[in-house]
Amino acid sequence: MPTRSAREPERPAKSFRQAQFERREQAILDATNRLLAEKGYEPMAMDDIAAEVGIAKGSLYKHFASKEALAAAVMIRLLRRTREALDALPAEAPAADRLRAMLEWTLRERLDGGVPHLPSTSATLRDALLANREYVDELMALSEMLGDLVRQARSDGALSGDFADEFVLYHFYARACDPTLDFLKAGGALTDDQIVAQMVRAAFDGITR
Amino acid sequence: MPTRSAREPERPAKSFRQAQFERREQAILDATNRLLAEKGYEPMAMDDIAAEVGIAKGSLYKHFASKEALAAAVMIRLLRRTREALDALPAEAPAADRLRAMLEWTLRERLDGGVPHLPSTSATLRDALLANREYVDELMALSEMLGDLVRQARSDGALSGDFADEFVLYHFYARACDPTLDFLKAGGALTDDQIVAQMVRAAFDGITR
DNA sequence: GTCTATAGTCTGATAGAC
DNA sequence: GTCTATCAGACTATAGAC
Repeated sequence: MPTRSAREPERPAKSFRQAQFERREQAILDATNRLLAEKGYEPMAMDDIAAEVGIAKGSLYKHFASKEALAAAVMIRLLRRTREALDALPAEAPAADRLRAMLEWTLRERLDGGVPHLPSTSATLRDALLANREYVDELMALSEMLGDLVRQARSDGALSGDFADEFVLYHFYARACDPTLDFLKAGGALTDDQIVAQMVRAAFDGITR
Repeated sequence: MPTRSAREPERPAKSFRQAQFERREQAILDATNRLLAEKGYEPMAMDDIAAEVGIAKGSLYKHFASKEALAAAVMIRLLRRTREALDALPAEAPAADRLRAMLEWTLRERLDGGVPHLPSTSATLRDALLANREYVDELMALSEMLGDLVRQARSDGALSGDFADEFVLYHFYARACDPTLDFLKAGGALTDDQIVAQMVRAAFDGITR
């Protein structure tokens, strides 16, 4: 019997079945993410997901208890990635610049096709998400971080005085999900870089001279 | 036989039945408008509308061939009212001011609860609307008028130079439907006037100092 | 395969316009 | 009094979660 290499853990290796199971779960999440971005929540049928992954519909329910739970898992993964992107920004940069950078990051993610049409597409999904502890925790953590940036930007004197902090935060979220991006992309008259630049500028500096 | 007064038309007066029919049609449109604004397209069942109006479901189909046709009629009425509001603005005002005024008008309409969650809520509805000649004509007429205002604002030198006209128009539509309004309204921290003022200002002048 | 939801249809009964 | 529009609601068909 050959000795295990140092790379292999002492505890019994995950069984092949187990590894397959986890790979399939990632594949399901990826497919769902793609379909959510493409069609939105309600139009996306569980059959679509099964077909995309290439597994039986019933198998989906071995991984996720319901369509809502599956969508929630996708959204939680997205919030985590967003939070990581925010953490990766240089801490010494002015708060306003970091907010700009986050908006730009999000818009580029969307242009690359990776971001599901926001919960706003479906009241059912929104309610399910707000009932999901893990999702709400992630969302609150992200909102805390963004809220800190807003307050910091204000004390830096970077914001116009009469906007409520609450307003600035909602404004940021709404610009991150702005449908203008999809229309411009579909219109095809502007490059991705132009779309991102104009949207970021409009969000922070307005469109008037 | 008494002579008809001058106020009465020669042709036979509309029968009572006919008048009832038309009143009911308005009631159906009003109820649908309200329900669309409250729940969105798919969650709104025809039974809901019938119940809201207080008529039998079958009677709905005496007025509108389908759920899609009914929703389209509501949206067309909304576009007409919007165009009338635009026509009512003083023609001598600068184009940029008229755009601001239109955005303010729309946001106030939404705060008053009268505007259906945009077509974006449902791909089905969006497709049905785009296949509806009357709707598309109204939408194009409105877009023409707004596009004219944008071009005029640009030649007035009111817009920042590097925004595409196309971008400015989409930006305007997106701000008119901005979910920020609903969040702020639900939050309750700001008055309606504050919400409108901050949103209009953010849309045109940005949030940075 | 089962079950639920809902668009859309149909029918017999009935109120009320004519 | 006659007749027609409307009513209540059963029913069909379909889609989609599970």
